[in-house]
Amino acid sequence: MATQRDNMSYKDIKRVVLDRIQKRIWAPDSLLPSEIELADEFSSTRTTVNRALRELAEEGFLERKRKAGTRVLNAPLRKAQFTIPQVGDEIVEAGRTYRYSLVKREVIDIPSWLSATLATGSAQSVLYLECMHFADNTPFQFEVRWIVVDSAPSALDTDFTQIGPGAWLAQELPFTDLEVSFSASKADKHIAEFLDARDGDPIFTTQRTTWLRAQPVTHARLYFAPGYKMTTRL
Amino acid sequence: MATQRDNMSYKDIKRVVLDRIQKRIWAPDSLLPSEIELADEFSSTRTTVNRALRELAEEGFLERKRKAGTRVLNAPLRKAQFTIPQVGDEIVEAGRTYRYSLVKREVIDIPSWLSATLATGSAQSVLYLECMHFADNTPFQFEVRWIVVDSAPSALDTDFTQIGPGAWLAQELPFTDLEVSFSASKADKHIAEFLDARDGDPIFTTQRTTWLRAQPVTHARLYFAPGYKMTTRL
DNA sequence: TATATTTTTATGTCTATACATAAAAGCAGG
DNA sequence: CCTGCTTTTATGTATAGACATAAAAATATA
Repeated sequence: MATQRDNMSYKDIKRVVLDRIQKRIWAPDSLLPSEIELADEFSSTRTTVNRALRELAEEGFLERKRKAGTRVLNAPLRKAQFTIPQVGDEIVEAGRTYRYSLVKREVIDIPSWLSATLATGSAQSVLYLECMHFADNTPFQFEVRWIVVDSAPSALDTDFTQIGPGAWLAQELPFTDLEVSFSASKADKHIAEFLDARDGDPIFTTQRTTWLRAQPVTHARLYFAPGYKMTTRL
Repeated sequence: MATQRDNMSYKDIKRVVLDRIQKRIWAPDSLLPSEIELADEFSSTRTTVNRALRELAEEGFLERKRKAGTRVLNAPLRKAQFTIPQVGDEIVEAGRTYRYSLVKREVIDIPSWLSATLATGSAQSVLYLECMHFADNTPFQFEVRWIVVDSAPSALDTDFTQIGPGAWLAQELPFTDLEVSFSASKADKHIAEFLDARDGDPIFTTQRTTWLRAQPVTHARLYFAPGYKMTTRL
């Protein structure tokens, strides 16, 4: 039944504890028994109970403090954890056909607003790209991207007609920091045309910036076709 | 220096491993040494190395499979983890003043579209609420909420003039499942008026549905004032 | 040769024990 | 009563060793 002998695994303990929290047997703000007491109750060891409680705390159900003990969080700050997907993967996983197309590619001086966003010191040049991502041959996402040339010189040798900049960067360049933001924007004529939308349509927009140890690498704006919805369940 | 004797802690090991991944000493798709070999290198134990690698896998950097070993993920599917905040908390944490106001409160029969969304069997009545959330006395969010009366009978005894339904529910009712989705919608006249926006403005919108063990509890639509941006860094 | 079976192996987990450490609680001395 | 020191205690982490298990690799069988 259970794993080792016949005792409860840390997963079993997580289940039981979570159940008690959800049934309010252990009410919000109340203190749980100590690990030793719980280990005793479940005829397990402190190590195993520790793992169960530690993970439940990471998941946002409990708060733990040395000496103070383990407390049930009143407002479960449940952490919506969702993976930032690569466009292509997202489309393929939905069982649709992915197609990519490069719209524009040019090397330009870094715009001042971008320089400010990225906190690049001196003036640099960037590779500017516009691309389209299709799902079943209908417009899915319009991507506008800036790649800092100094951080990714090999980008200049890539024409990006076959591979999208997102996928290329993931393969070629490591990054250490990432900032993602989501917002709603209004389709201007340019974007509307690509996304087969009407001028003024509300567009779900993602912005991503990545750095490699304080050195800015790339900034992207992803405009999704009208009707797009980002969903997580937990 | 380190915690116990002078060996590396699991955190130290995580740091070193992550560094090697980011510096591509261990390239994407390559296989890491086994836990035993690493434990040897770091003069630690397999248990400690295991924890380090396990956590890095959870964070999306590694993929682990029994017998097959531990592999560096090519496209770091880095998991954007952000807490689903309570509106009030979000505003207060930004150092602004929070104000709440009830707009409408009525008990109605469950609309058929909602019945479908929630997968409620029989016809039920719901408590329908419209509320406003202000930050520094400027409109921040317009909330439209349906609470399934059978799941939360005590909601009928609450007038929601002092406390917002989100906060009230978090205190009163546990839930087991949550679905959140984000999208861009267009402000209609009603919404635009409350948010001090223009008709047709793009509105960042969140939808939340919660269940308690297959029993639907509530559904909410949160319309944010123009310019709102949801950001995470990782 | 193709397929079933066995072996091997890396990760997954549990146990028992020890030491580390933050912070609450108790206790002193003023 | 307050302030600073000491004790206690619950969690945090490391260790050594064992068994569990999925799946790759090797081997046997049809």
